[in-house]
Amino acid sequence: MEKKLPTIKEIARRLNISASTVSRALHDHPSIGLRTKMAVKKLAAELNYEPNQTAIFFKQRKTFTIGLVLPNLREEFFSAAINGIEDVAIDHNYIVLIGQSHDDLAREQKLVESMKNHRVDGIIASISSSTTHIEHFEQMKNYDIPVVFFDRVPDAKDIHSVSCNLYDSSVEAVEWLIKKGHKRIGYLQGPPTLNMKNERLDGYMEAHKKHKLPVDESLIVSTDLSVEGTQKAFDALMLLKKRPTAILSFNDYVTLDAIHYARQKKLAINKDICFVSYANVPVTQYVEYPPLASVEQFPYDQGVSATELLFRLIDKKTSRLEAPYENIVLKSELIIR
Amino acid sequence: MEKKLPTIKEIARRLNISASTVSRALHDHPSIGLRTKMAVKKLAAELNYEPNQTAIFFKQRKTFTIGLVLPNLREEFFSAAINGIEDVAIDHNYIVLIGQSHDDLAREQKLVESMKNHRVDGIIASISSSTTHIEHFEQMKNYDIPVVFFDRVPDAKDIHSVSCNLYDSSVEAVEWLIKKGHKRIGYLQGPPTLNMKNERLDGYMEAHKKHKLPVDESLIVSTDLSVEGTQKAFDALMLLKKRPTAILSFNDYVTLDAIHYARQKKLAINKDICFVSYANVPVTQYVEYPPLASVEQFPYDQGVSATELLFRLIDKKTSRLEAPYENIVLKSELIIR
DNA sequence: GCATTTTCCGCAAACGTTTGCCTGTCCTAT
DNA sequence: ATAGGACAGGCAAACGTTTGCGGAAAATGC
Repeated sequence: MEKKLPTIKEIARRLNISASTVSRALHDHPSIGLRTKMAVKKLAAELNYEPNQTAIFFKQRKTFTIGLVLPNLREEFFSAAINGIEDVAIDHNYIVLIGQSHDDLAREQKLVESMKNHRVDGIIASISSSTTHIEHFEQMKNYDIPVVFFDRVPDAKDIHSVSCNLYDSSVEAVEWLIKKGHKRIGYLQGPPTLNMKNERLDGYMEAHKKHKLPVDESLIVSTDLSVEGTQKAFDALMLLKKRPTAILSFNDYVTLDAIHYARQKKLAINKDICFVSYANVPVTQYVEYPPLASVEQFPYDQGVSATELLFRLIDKKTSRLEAPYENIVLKSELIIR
Repeated sequence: MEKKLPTIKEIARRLNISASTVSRALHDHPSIGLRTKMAVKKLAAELNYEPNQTAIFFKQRKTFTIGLVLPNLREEFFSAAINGIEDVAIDHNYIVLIGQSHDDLAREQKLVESMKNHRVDGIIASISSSTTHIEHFEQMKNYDIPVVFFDRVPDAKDIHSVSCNLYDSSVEAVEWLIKKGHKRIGYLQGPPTLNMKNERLDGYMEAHKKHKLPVDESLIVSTDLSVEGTQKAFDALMLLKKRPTAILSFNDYVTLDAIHYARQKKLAINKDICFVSYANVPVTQYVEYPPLASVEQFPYDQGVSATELLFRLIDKKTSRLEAPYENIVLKSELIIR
């Protein structure tokens, strides 16, 4: 052990040339003669030379690292998104620093801080459900670190984002239920912080309006995404004098919890109560009673798109260009089982 | 934008003192007077000074980053392990670089290479199912980068590892099936590369031996973990003249695929055929027919343990001590539903 | 009041690489 | 013959921080 790794200086010393020549030779700089270029490369190969990236990072003020902040990795939605992000990152010779906020604002802040200290070249984030402000992200502007939000996008201007158009598919989902004869459709929504830009609810409303169905406010309940929160919200719906016959629910995980609970309560799924949901995660294939339909949000594509946007911003940054704020909206798609 | 971030030099210039004094003042070095120390800190706070980590990384030859290489993030087993790893890392002010091999050796190699270039201080890895050799990990010794394997541990000496004792729980699992009256128990194992140290099979054998049950080799089949692979393996079992009445299966994901397939084949789960499995992932709670029992492998604890071991190795490294190879084995536990 | 210790701080090198600028040599065209 | 250009490569600074060493001033001991 304790091997001194070979450096450019070492190569220069052995060849009796200067370090700058070695550096240029290794980079195929035109002003280095073929003879020396060959000699340098040969020796470099023999010594197993590899550039010290930390020195380069330091010198170039770049780390070839992007930070990814998201609520958790448990949900297949996010792990699918990571696949997209990672694939694009690898293409650009970047590597991904991942941090989970576990839906905790303080932890999210700490992660962003830590990533800033590590001088990531850019950040991709999906905010936590307890994120009430995004100062910690806005701070990054002072460090020239671009931030791209995806999926869970804060309701703010002057940000870059990639998200799905959930409005259209929400209209479609609710219309689909209405056409199947449902007249009372509950909406089990997420926590308020994630509803700032509430496309799901807007779509829900719109579908009702289109079909001249009155909207009963008591049919709209919230969960904090925890199992208990979902159960409480579900109870609230079931205690209504006029129960809903179908429920539009925040995402598949919430739906699975709700269905699980409903079955404990001896409700007949798809008879007493139907579910339509968001995310269309693969795990629903294994369950006995999956939601009847789910809105596919193409997490992989969102990840790819967000990362490509981020790289555009990073490039703009290095070329000192002002980048306009981009808010990319991808299509979503109602998948009927 | 385009703000020049404040540096130590800048502070020194403004205060008409030397950079070294500023550096020491910020680190509460004893040989700096209280007066100047205060002045430095005050100005540093005003300027919002933050040390340039890349410079420090470079100088200290440390990056406060650990690399994590694993097959995928989709399986909850791994995302749970990450939670443990991340928690310990954060405590040590470290951050985690994640890469998925997607069970592809070439990609795994590329990831390790990339992490080496990023000069991670250590690597935690769970090998891909196509990893037939571990040269790329052994290379890391040349760079003084310690490697800790967890869960999917290669069968090699001179490595550090954290894993679960699956032998005892495998014996227990099969005995449990035997006691329930099963006489023909299939074993649906993983791909050969993951079976090098085959505790599951050894336990399976031992239980048969203990109960004087003959082992029928045709009851032992393999899947490459893909859905199709699992179906083929399952078919092989079902085409036997004397079918098994129970199956011990590589992990819960394989089991879910198998059960799904068995139901398509109109088999009555828990009547025609029972399943016992490994991992005990939470998602099995949502399915109609989960495995009857599953071996909990405590991924979070494995993650914590692996990371703690890694930090011990990193510390040893900085203090130039030889570290003996540690192979930590945690308990597993058969969970009966 | 002199010698000695303590207190406080600066100098400069170092980490490995990149890059603007300069110098020298040789070739070629006038 | 000389100017001009092309080619090859060296010098030195720079990135921001840390740290061993040394030294001046102040405090202490007698």
